[in-house]
Amino acid sequence: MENGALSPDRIARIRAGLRQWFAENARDLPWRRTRDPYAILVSEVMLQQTQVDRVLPYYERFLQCFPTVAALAAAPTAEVIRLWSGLGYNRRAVNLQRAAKAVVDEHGGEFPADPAILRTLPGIGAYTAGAVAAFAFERDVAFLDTNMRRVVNRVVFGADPAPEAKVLEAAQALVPPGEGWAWNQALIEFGALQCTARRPACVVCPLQSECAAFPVVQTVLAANAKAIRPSSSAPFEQTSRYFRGRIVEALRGLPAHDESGIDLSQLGPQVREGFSAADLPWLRGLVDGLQRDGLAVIAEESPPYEAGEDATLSRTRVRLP
DNA sequence: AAGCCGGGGGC
DNA sequence: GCCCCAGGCTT
Repeated sequence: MENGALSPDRIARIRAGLRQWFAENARDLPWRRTRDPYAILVSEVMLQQTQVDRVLPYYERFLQCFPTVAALAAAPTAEVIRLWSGLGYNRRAVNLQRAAKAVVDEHGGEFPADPAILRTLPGIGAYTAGAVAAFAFERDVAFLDTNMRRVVNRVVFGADPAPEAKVLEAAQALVPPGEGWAWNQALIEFGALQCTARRPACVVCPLQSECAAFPVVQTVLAANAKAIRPSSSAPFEQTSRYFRGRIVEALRGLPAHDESGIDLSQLGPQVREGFSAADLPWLRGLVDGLQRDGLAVIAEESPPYEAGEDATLSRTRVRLP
């Protein structure tokens, strides 16, 4: 079974098993009640590396504030970033608005249905392009997120990772013509609820007799759990990734509609315990990175007088875009 | 191919 | 404490 021989009969059995399972186990999620490509895109971007339960309140709030792609495109970027507070991966907020602007400016305000064109929008990769095509336009496309990749890999190829291209090829062969929406939803749901990474529920699995991984998956998972990991680097609380989040959160706290920003010397203590003037170059470096990502703006570069480097840095002002 | 990018929840 | 999670982008 290592090459995942997908005979027509086997495809039919896998389809039937998963269809039935989805009919009985599908959650009622808000983005499954719409075909609005804008709403679908919002949900998919929020769901990147983020669990369903945490996305739910953000999704509702975001669509309430920005109900249409035109509304999002026209909004102040600072407001978009503020609404994202707590979701993480803040660049997603910036890219989501950039994508909205591209739809308005380059596609006449209408979302393209072709995954290849969707793929050109900022923040939309292979997965999200396929997801919008399938979930908004009901196209029979195949695409892989971590859930779908795991499910197809296990069922068709077994417990060990197969090449991405092979898994995608198998996923494509499995999509039932005319059922692109339901099939892909089912694959994701199955991976999230049944065929999970740590504890797949093989004992009660409807695909047990079809699954290439079933005979060995428990053994492989146990071996992986014991495997020694590289581990132990700097504590997360002193990584730049952590401080970037702190900086953006501090900028969110500045009064809206005030573009004067905040001094680096005032920002520093809000971000790092024991912050001193010696840390100004370090802080400036992080802010530069955030500006490159569209998450911050340096509002005032040069002071009105000649001064030392520290004075220049301390008078540099920062705000949300 | 590898590193970077936030944050919360499960175990 | 460690791992996982509806990924995408840069180098």
